Amino acid sequence: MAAQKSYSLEQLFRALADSTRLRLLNLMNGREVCVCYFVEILKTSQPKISRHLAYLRGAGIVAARRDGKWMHYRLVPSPAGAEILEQALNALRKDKRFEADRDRLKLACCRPQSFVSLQGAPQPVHLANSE
Amino acid sequence: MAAQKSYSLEQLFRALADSTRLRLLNLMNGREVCVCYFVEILKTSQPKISRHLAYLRGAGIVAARRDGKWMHYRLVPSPAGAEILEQALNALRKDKRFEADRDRLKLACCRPQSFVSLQGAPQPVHLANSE
DNA sequence: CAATCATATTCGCTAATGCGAATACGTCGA
DNA sequence: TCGACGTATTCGCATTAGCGAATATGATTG
Repeated sequence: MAAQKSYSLEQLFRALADSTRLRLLNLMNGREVCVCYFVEILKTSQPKISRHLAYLRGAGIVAARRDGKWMHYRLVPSPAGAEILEQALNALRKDKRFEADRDRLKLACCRPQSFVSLQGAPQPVHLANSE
Repeated sequence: MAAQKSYSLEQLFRALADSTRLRLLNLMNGREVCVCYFVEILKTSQPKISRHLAYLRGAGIVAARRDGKWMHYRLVPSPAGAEILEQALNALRKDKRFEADRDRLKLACCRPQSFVSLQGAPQPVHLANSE
């Protein structure tokens, strides 16, 4: 698994052709985020989140880091086809349909204590090299 | 059919997530092209070409023009989400896997008489506003 | 080492997608 | 008006994708 041979444009677009994955990428833009935050923000089942993260990982778009029992996901710094991906992330940033997710994430970061599922969870952390 | 409601990014990426459609868009970049040229250049069955063109038309990415028994397809000047689409076309232009198609198209335009299926067919024509 | 927590994977199932083959449609020339 | 031609659509099928439910894995805590 996690094949990703000659990195085709087609593969990249296929990875982007799902709203859940777009929402995940949108939240990962500039941050390293714990899975539990995705579950909370997207209000989606944990297996579903996990499967889509595995998909993005297999496509070489994101990378995972284990931290005890928590898993953190971040965008891979500069995969092949980075230009289109960068543009896509930019488009997400401008899109109102994804703005709400970012707002909710910001809120959850400010007041994690008001989210039952986030007690003791590691907060998202900004990444230095956002490129 | 040809719905295309609020034009989502997801829909755009879905339209780009197929190699045949990418090849078609690559050939239409800057030109208006007759269906018979697609069939010749891509060496693919005519129904398959036609179906993918219908898909792109339904997604609002390309438009068709009838000219007698011939149908010409071109990129829609400025659909929503145009920036990502522009970037995608740019990426196609740089990609070697799609270069061969453009070369074959150029060859077919120079010497249409050497392609049996293109006898009497209207040649692709460059578009003024390539944006 | 057992229980618990966070996350990942597997298992059917359903829906969507892409395809070749056949056929329909629209236009033109004889 | 009848073929012939270019293109579009339909049909049936095989493959794939996405999902919820259940279960497995890996790490922490008592």
